Amino acid sequence: MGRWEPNARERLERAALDLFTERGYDQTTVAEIAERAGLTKRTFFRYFADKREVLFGGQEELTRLFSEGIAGTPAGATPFQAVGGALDAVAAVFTGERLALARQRQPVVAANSDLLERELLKRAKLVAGMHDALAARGVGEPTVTVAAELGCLAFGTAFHRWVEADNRREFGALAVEALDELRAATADLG
Amino acid sequence: MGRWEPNARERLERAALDLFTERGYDQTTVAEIAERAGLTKRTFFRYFADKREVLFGGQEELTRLFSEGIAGTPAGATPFQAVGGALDAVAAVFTGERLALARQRQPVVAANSDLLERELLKRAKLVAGMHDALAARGVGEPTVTVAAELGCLAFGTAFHRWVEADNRREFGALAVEALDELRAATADLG
DNA sequence: ACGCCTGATGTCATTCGGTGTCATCACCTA
DNA sequence: TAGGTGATGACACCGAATGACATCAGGCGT
Repeated sequence: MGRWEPNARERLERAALDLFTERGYDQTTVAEIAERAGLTKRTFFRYFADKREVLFGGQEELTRLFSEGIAGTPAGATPFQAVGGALDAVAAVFTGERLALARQRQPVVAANSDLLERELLKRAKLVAGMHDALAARGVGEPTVTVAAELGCLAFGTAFHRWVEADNRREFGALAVEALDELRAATADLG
Repeated sequence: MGRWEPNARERLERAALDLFTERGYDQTTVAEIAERAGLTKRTFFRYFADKREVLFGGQEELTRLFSEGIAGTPAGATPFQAVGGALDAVAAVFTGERLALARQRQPVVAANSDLLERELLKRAKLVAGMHDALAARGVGEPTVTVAAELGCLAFGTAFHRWVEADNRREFGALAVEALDELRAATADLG
């Protein structure tokens, strides 16, 4: 029996992502995910607060990396430089092996409105984390808010390009580039 | 019997908002909302796609106002000026009578994660609408994205201040002020 | 006045997400 | 070898959401 086989959480995540890819999110029940992982529905909900959450593991780590990345920047750095440093720190996580996972996950999330909502919530928490980390450096309103928002935007742009099918560039370079583009764009707003 | 009494939609919205205020969102069932409105659960779901949506009426109109507001700005206007014009157009909707509703609604949404998610989704659609309207004016990437995002941020800030308990200033003035603050902040990013 | 059509509503049954409760099992330790 | 502990299963239950079908009010033409 599946009982006591290790890595229940990862097995559930794997089963969920595969089933979502095969049949779609709505056409997959939690019971089916649990069954493929050799577990039961009840156990699924012991690991994940709800059905969507199974696709959002590691978000807390990402938020932490951003906050710590900002906090770890030299004291004299500008808000943009602090955000750039954070993007550098974050880039260490986006390795080649995560790329395959991200590429499988992205169309699933994009295809479902509920999952998009959850993604937006995670993104909002990320922005809040960056906001607080920047505020702790002494950056005042409303500059903190704009910096955090643009940092998140740069991250999103970089991630999108990183996941694109034929791209082979590293996440870090893409992130720096995206942030530079945004900085330049702020001059064109009038 | 409630059958054929008019304004079923508004009755449902009223009943829902009141019940959410009294007992909280989670502690209120759709059946209870429908009952207070003199209808049934099934009818509720004919008017609203899901339980959350009952709190988000008029969002399409808001998106439309933003898009048309941007499109209606003089051809030579900068992105910021176009967004400012849209905020002016939108301000016409935020009258005194809507203020009471907004003040009742805000704590309900803020108290529930599911409702926050939905709000973020609506906000994202708003940003997408502004993005497209700005792009139609010939504003290129990534400037459109930044302008739309900051426009939404200004709107959110203005709305927040407008709803604050002791505030008596008009929405339009608050919006212009918020947008100006954001423009100034872009100079401090480094 | 009568009957018909149409759209809005009610009724019923069902699926599935999510949760509380308790039993059960594997492993560890004394 | 007997508990003790933590993870899992089994079961019941609630509520959101949806499909299928019945029913009712009002408008319209005759």
